[in-house]
Amino acid sequence: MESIAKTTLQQQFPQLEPLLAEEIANQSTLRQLKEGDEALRTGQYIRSTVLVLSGLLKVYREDEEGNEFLMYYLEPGSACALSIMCTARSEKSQVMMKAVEDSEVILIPAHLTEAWLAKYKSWHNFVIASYRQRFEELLQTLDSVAFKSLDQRLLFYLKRHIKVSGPDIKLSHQQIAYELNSSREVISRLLKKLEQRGAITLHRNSIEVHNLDSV
Amino acid sequence: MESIAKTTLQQQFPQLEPLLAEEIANQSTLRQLKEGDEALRTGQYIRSTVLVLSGLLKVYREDEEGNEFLMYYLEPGSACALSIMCTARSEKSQVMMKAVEDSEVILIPAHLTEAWLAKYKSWHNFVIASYRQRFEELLQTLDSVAFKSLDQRLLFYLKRHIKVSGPDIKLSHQQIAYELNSSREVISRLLKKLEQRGAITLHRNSIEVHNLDSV
DNA sequence: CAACTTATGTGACCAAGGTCACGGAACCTG
DNA sequence: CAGGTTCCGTGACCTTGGTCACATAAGTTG
Repeated sequence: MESIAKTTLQQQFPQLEPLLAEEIANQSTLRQLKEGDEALRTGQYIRSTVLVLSGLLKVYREDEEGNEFLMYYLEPGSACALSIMCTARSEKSQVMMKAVEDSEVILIPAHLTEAWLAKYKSWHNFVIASYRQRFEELLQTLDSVAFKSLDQRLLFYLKRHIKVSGPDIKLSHQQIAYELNSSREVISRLLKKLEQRGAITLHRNSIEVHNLDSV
Repeated sequence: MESIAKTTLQQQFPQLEPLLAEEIANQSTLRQLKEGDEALRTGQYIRSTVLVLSGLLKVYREDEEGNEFLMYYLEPGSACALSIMCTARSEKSQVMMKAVEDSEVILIPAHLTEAWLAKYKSWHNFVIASYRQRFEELLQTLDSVAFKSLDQRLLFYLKRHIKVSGPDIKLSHQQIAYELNSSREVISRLLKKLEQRGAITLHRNSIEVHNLDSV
């Protein structure tokens, strides 16, 4: 791995001890993903743990008919908890993972992550922390699907989105509809309502968010 | 802990190495739960990891208005993954846990579970396996809420229920409605349809399941 | 700028499921 | 076994959100 990546690694994952960072830099591979590239498909075997260096990935669920919904985003400095869990037993993936922006990820071979759990305290803590965080996000997603109406879920979605990529949301209504497992027309209607209340401004292929807390 | 529990422990958790079983037997406390007892409340601090020796517990999510829905069941031989995750950082619980039947659980103090991860390979594997299993079950629950109509969710629910407690389901329609976050009337209607198709027979406070795969 | 392509707006309509109101069945208890 | 309590069945009605059919707007490209 080039030294540039190693620097980024230390910036993005400061909680990992230096010796470990060294090992990661030496023994992992770097992968560049273009926007829209799939990092992981449902049913695919997982052979490596994924750490995100830059860009933005989304992790989502897909059913037999191709319906999907967003589980959570992976930002730089985070790891795919599922990939860690699954590498431990080289299981198949239960989810899809796709680059939302051009991204750089580190792929760590399965056998290393396993050994590191015992060897590096900081790795162990990192893994536990990742699990916890993903579990919590998944619970939140579950809450919103189970308890909330679509307009509230849309708000939740927009808020989550601006947290990872700012108040200028570059998405079509159709894309949002997919991620919420809804339909384009309904999302359009709800967004229109939000615009009328002054919370957002709609443009073609983008949404300018002003204030979502007022609604 | 009495020797009877230790025997049960070894029966229910054969994958744990003998030395570990010994430690658990010596350093944990046994707790008896009556049907309906809460083992864990949302917002409560988690100080111990929960292992189930006998009986049946349910883990569910509850929102501000008291709506709830079932996440999964914990059977003998399983552990509450959340309690493990959370003890690691003495965090608050995100979920509710309640005894469905009279149950016996082992409470392991937080500091021990942490230390054991490094000390006992079998404990570490057990914890990882628990995470994985719960994550998968949570994903299934999420799938059913996000993609399925209520009649399919009801089928999913009934199947899951008979898997843990047999084909004689001792629940009122109201209780089922709560766990699916629906309403009593709707559940009644759907159950009636299932009865008309011969899949089940309805009684007061119980449902006799014949065959759910034919529908 | 004309012809396309893609994104958005909107009304009409429909189905699932939640709510209300009430009646009746099953069980319990004095 | 009379009266209460809990549970279940059912019709009427309403809301949410999905679907269909088009209209329009905003970019894009020759």
